[in-house]
Amino acid sequence: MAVRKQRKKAKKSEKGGRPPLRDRVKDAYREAILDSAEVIFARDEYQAAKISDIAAEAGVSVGTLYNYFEGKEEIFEALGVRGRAEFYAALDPALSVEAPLERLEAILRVTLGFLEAKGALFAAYTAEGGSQGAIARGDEEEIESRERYRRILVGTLEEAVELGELRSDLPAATLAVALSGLMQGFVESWLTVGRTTPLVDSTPVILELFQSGATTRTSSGRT
Amino acid sequence: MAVRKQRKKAKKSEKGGRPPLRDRVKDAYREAILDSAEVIFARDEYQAAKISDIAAEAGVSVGTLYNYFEGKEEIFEALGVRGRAEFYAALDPALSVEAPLERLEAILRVTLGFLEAKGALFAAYTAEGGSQGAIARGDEEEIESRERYRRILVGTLEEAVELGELRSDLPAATLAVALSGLMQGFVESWLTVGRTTPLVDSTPVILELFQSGATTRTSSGRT
Amino acid sequence: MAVRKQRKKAKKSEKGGRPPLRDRVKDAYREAILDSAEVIFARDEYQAAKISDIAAEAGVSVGTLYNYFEGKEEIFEALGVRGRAEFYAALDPALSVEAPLERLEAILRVTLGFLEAKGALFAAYTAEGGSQGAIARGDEEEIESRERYRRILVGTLEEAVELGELRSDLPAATLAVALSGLMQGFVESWLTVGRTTPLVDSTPVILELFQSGATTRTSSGRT
Amino acid sequence: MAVRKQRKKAKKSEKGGRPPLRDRVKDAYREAILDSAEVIFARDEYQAAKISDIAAEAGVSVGTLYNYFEGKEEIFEALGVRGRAEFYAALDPALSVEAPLERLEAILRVTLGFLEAKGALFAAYTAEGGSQGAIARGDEEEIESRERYRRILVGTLEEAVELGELRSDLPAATLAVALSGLMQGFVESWLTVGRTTPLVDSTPVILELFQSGATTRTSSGRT
DNA sequence: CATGAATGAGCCTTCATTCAT
DNA sequence: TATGAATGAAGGCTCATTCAT
Repeated sequence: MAVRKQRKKAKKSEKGGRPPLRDRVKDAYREAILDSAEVIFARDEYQAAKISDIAAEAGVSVGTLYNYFEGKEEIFEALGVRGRAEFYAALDPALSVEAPLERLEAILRVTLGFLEAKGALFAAYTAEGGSQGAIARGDEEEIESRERYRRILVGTLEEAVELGELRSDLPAATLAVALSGLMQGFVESWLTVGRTTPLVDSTPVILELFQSGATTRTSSGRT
Repeated sequence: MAVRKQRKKAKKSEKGGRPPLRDRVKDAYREAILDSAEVIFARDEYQAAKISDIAAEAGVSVGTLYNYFEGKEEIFEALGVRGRAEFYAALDPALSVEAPLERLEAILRVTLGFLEAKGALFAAYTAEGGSQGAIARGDEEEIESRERYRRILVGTLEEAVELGELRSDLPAATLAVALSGLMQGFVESWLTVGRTTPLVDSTPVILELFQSGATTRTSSGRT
Repeated sequence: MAVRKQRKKAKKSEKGGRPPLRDRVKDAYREAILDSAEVIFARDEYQAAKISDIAAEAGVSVGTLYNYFEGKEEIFEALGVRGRAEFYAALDPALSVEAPLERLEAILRVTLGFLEAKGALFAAYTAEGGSQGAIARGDEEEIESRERYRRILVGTLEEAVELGELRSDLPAATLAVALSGLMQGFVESWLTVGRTTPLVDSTPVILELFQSGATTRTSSGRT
Repeated sequence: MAVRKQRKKAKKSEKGGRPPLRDRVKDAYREAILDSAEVIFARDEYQAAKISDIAAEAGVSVGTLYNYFEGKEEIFEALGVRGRAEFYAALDPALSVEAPLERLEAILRVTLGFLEAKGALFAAYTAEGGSQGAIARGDEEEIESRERYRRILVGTLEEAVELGELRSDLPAATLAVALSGLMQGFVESWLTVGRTTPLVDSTPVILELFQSGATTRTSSGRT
């Protein structure tokens, strides 16, 4: 987002100001097509998704679509690239939070917020590790991205463990699996019930369950 | 010829006993086809899966396949029906366990064991609530099945809550979401790392994390 | 041809007699499709030729066509393979003729006869060396075939030169170019005038002009 | 602005003199586009040749191309028109040669020289009578042109026959077919071997073979 | 019934042509 | 008038389904 705005500003500040127009139109087309692709791929699996549907959804002809992308595959990949870029851009501020547990919360908020905004497609795409569907055609970058996200979680959890804030009898990697699963559970539930309440609101519950578990506590729950 | 006569005799000799040979042969075909379909659908998405591949995998002709099923859709649905039947049959004993938490453990074991046996396809199919892929074409029954499973979890958790074994400040439904998510997390992790260790072995860790959470305990771990 | 008949006979003479039927049906389809392809490719250039037209001409569906050939390219190649096989089979007897000049005549008759039977397509394909169109996509084999034909001509001419029947002041290869060109000229003329008289009837004139040239002879025309 | 005014002035200043600048600019565009079309059509068959490639080769946009030609077909036709015009312009001096056989030689030289200069495209186009490819889409004018060329040959040969320089036992038309074929043979050979030696150098051999044939001569070869 | 070839609707992709800037 | 992006008709190919043997 920030980057984008900067670019636009930069262009406007230029003298002639001519190139931006065409470029912005081109960008607008690309974005519109990707937006439509997002809708269609969220609705139909890769194979079932029709190029003509994407074009129709974008309000352009198929020919135009092919002026911007090589083909179906490339559209799909571009979708992933854009999504990941957006996600990590959004995630960036959260990673600067000092305290591990607070950082964790920030990460969760961003992740759930992103999924909420992106809806079904990136639910599957970024947070979910679906063994099927979209991820099946996971390009290198997609796999890398998952691994990157996992490492972020693991790293943060390790810090918390070292601070004595999380148990050390289980590997941080295992804790990450658990946290990731909890998120998935709530995302899925949210999708199932029809996306009523904001997904981000699940953050405290997820963290509470992640930290304290489901068992009754005699004395204090947590800080 | 001889074989033929024997077969006929066999049928005649059994009055009301076992199902007629012909039926059993038919069933054998159906099962073989479904087995193959399972392999193929686990490998390719619905649209990408080819009827001819399923037939080839089963060692029958496509014509034969169409003698047993109406079409692709029906095969897919039958696969779901069979899978769910198997799952609930396997789950049945676990449901008889008296103590809620022990029952929960039994349910987890069966669920994870089933997923392990079924591999990728039903990982997606039964445990995962994927908003995408296979489940997207979820027929009524599939949705019902998920709801049924959810209710089993919720019911069991409610019993535990009533017994004071689980916290009562969160709805049992929420706890179910969490538990379900934890399972998903570990299933996914297991798929990602290449199905090395038995998935069922994750049961204790899942339960431990579900019950006690990730926070360090000063005194006793759990009761 | 001979080979083909033998095969059929062989099959019929077998006991069960089953395989031949299906095989012959398959062969019949293949041949029919190739026949149609010949018609279409003779009418339209490679790119302009439509698969659906070939299928329609053959009276089959496009799907069927694809059961017999991988695609357009393969059909085109198969057409060449078949044509060359037929041509060289037909040419074979001519090559056994002892006297070089008589052999030359035999070769011309076969060549022209073949072109006459095959019509336009193989006019372009086998005798003509068109720098364009069909030959442009000349596969290895096609080029080989042309070279083979050229060598046959050159070899025969060399023998005649050695026997003192043809002039030795020009390379046999040059004579072959001339003879080949003469044939082309008459083939083309024949095509232009609408294929009225049998093309084979040009053989004597071609040979006469090839041997004696266009200049008036005072005494005897030729030996 | 300045430029614009100058242009206008220029136009006004020339009354009936040279063609207006605008026209010459237009012509330059047309010629450039045709030059490019020649390159592209020589490389790809009609159907395979892409308008965008022609435009790119010419260094203009497709839109511009369409300002000068109605479409693909028209470009192709214009190419033929221009080629024929050039050819007959080049041929004109040769037709003035008095002695028929010398005129024949001049015609051959011009024809082969033209083909050499034009390369593959007009090899197919003008000299070849290909039943295929380019010529298949032969417009009226193309056919006319071929007929015209044929009549020139026939006429010249008839004169030579009447002078007793060529045999009279064969129709001049037949001799023309032979001569035309000989040329084709050598053109093709030239193309096949990779256009090494100048094609025009074949003129004497062609004529020698045309006139004297391939048979050994006891006494004198020719005058 | 089993077989497997025939069918043809449907989809991705290309490219000649148009048209707004 | 030059530009080049938008358009959409058309064609190669796939594959679920049917059906004659």
